[in-house]
Amino acid sequence: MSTDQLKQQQQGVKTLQAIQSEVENINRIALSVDCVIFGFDENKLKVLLIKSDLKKYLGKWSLLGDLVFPNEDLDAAAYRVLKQRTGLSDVFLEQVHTFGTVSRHPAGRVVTVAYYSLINVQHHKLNTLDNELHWHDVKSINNMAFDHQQIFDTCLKQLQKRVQEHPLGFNLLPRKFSLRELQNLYEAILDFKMDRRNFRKKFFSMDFLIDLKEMEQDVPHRPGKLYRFNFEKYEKKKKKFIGIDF
Amino acid sequence: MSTDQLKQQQQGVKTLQAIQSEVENINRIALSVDCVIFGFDENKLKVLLIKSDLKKYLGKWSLLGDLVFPNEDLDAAAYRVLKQRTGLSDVFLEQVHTFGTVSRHPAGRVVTVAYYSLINVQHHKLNTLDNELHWHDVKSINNMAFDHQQIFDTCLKQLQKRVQEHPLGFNLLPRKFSLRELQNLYEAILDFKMDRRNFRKKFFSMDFLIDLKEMEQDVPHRPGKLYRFNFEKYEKKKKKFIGIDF
DNA sequence: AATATAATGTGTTTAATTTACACATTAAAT
DNA sequence: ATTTAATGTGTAAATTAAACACATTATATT
Repeated sequence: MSTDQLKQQQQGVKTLQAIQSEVENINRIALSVDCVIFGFDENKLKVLLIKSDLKKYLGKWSLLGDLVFPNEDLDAAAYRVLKQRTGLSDVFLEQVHTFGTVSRHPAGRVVTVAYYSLINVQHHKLNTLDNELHWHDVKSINNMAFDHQQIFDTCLKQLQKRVQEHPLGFNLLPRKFSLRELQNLYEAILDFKMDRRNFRKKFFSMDFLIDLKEMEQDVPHRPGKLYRFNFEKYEKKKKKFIGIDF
Repeated sequence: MSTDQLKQQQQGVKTLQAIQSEVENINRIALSVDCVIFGFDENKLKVLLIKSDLKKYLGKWSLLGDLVFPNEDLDAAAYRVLKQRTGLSDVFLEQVHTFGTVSRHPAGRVVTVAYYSLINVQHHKLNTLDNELHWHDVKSINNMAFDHQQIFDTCLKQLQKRVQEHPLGFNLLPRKFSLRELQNLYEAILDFKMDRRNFRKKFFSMDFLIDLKEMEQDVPHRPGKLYRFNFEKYEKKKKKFIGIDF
């Protein structure tokens, strides 16, 4: 062993060969993704959960996830889970946090990367055969399987924070929506009531709403105007801010 | 195969046995942590890097990281790297993002979880034998090994964002500091100049500074007052906000 | 057909926060 | 004794956020 190698070993520096050996044989760990899939329906924020089929967690609900394949990009695994469970592509998906305590999973050491996703519930139909999948009010869920309650709480907080920084909420709405629906959405996500006039002022001043010159149909009161979100304009604006974590 | 099992297979639902098998034998992946270790010295924000010893990246700098052991909590692995490289315990450490493209590492498939850490450079002495370790000005680094430039950029942005939400900067300063040093720190992190009077006003109004009734020594101008950060008060305040992502 | 109902649509005033800005003071260096 | 280079301090202006009320419209009711 050369002086250099000795020094490297003392310092914990590793050669490529040593690393390859460790990567291939020694230190591999099962890695999964878990998706907190949010939807908005009946003026409530919902999350898509599946009934756990593990004895230990019988009857409890868990997030939708799966192991990451050895040849699959991490984000791709999350999109795969989403696609498999909702049939949807091109949805909003953001990584939140990686949970990696040794004891978090009953089937052995599994590190999981948590994502949250925002989908338009109108665009998707749950497989009606798949009665293990259910939309839950976020306000009523507790006591989930594994450490999924913690993961869910973390993702909900992330959503609440992000939605106050960027107009993500539109991903949860149908293409056409009224300002009341938009406000209901924000109140459901953030769990507090807002001033109607200030809310409208704020969104109009952001200038991302396109007036569709249409009115709501079949509402039991004076119908409101319908708008759509100007995704194109928002994407342009985002590009200008690249580098400032926009 | 029962109807139930058939249905589960169709739906991608797995039994505990199937999961255990996958966890143990099939889908394991090498997992590493990488630490962006920030320091503050000579009024500049610094990052601790090591010279890459891989041929492919010869002469390039890389972050400090290591593979996660199969029996080691994820956060523990990051603390281990920190301790090994700086000798420090009880330092600020936050997980930022997990990088998981298949091709990111030359030694095979390695998913890495990125952390950033804030340390007081006065509290640590680099092993002088370890001439592969160096503090770099964050402004001058580019072209790092692997995808470490991207990881670094992501962590720096996270720091810049966090430091505007919470008083993390104190972790980078000596126990006693002047307001000018504090402002220099924030200007170094955020990379813009601030108004001196407004800066002082802001920090005094946060009420986390303890006046030590001492003055700077050995400065070539009128010495400023010395303060220390009231970590205890901050921790108390944080507790009140648990649940609001404080 | 007239009336009641329940929501939409719209501006202004006040309060709070952020920004801009100048001069006397102090200790060290000359 | 003078110069220098920083510290320490307050107020006014501008911007942003919060509070708040009434006329209008379509539906539902009588």
